[in-house]
Amino acid sequence: MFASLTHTQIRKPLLHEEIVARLRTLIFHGELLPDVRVPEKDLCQRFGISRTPLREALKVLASEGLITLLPNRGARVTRLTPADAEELFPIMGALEALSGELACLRASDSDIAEIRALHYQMALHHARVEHHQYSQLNQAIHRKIMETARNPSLTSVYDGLEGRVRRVRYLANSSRQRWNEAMFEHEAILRALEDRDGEQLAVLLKSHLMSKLGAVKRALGSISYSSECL
Amino acid sequence: MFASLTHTQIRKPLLHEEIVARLRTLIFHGELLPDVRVPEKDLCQRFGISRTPLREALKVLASEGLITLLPNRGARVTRLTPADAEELFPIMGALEALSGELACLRASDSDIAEIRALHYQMALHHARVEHHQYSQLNQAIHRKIMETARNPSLTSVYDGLEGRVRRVRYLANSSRQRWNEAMFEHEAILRALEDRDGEQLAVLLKSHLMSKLGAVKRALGSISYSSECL
DNA sequence: AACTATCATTTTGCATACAAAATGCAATAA
DNA sequence: TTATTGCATTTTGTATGCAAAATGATAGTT
Repeated sequence: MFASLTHTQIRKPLLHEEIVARLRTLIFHGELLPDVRVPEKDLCQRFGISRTPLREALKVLASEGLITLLPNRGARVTRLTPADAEELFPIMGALEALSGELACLRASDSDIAEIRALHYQMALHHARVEHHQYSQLNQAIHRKIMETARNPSLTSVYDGLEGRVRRVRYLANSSRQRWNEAMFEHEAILRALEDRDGEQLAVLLKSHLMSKLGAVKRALGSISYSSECL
Repeated sequence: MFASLTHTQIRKPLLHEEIVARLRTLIFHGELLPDVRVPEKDLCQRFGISRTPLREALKVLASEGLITLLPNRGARVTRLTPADAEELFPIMGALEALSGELACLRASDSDIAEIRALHYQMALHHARVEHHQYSQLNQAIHRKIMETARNPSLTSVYDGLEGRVRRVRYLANSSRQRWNEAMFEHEAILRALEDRDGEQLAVLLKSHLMSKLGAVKRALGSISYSSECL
């Protein structure tokens, strides 16, 4: 009895899990900046907890690469160097390519219809030069393809990497020309998916990521390094 | 001064890092079996430490997927289900494919010579039906290709996944026929590398991994599940 | 002035202590 | 017998305390 009702059990959220989540959002929102030392005591006071669960949370984030732990010298948000970006984007490209292949194998007609809808909504925001909404839909499309691949391990590996480059994503479409290119690439991506041409979709997604890497690198070059990003 | 000498600093090894490493080897050596509960106190006594660093180590291993942490119910080694294998092998295939592409771009002649040497040594052990030595060299080849790709992030993501499937690897070449096939595939892999044909090498490495998945699945099917593996 | 040396302070790493939750078992009821 | 309840024990989650290492400021030396 209670078969279907109570199987989704209610769990009191564990403190260190809470802390992992809250630290992640702090990092993503730029409230914790790269390379600045954050004493454990400060974070403890901020969250109103003791050091034990905080330290457990830091270990988890460190093993994700989001923060760096220097022995006896505290934790700091990992600074993403151009070299890191150059390593990470090809990996993400390979994983997105795989997601595309699997998605072509497994997508239902309604999956594709959903992605098509997202695509045309995105195209609209592109035409209206609405960066933020465009960006949201762009991410939604890639997430939906990833989800359609129905490989949770793939998703979680990808998300781990995505978190590390999150703060430079917005640099990708900073030039108008690159933005137009990206939109063009997305047209081809949609077509490959509609044709369920997995091989083609894989190639497109991979090169899409590599173009993005190029754009990010150019943008990084022009902000001359010292400033607050990365 | 001391520019080059002391930059590789001598660090007193931190306890929780030690513990992460030791737990990993315990798991790989099969001394900690999947799904059996291991109370923290037992592990503490085994290592002669307190619970704090142990718990920090467990958090790290959990975020790698090697162990599973159930809230208030302890830690246990993650059991690799056939479904997990089916998710993980394609990911590893995509990553190995990328390693092959990059290796072709970056390999020096001596890198290739080294891999060739490993290959022919492996062929010798194959001919002599020496499973263990064959297996060692097989791994060495794949590691060397990965290393030649010169992408440390790629290596570390790959290693993380590799750790999770480690205990089923040895099932891959359990049938003689599969073993011959694998050797045949390796001939083609070596040739593509010698030709520095990155695209071809990527395809070969990927399908090599997928064949391995097939072999592992068949082997898993025939051992009827209950026994100690996975 | 620049470079060391010294020492108080801060911060980290680990051990211990205590509270809440889960587990196991015996006693009871159906 | 089979379930179920209640309680003692074990185990986990978090807080605190203590020792070692790092940091920072001051004083002394060249």
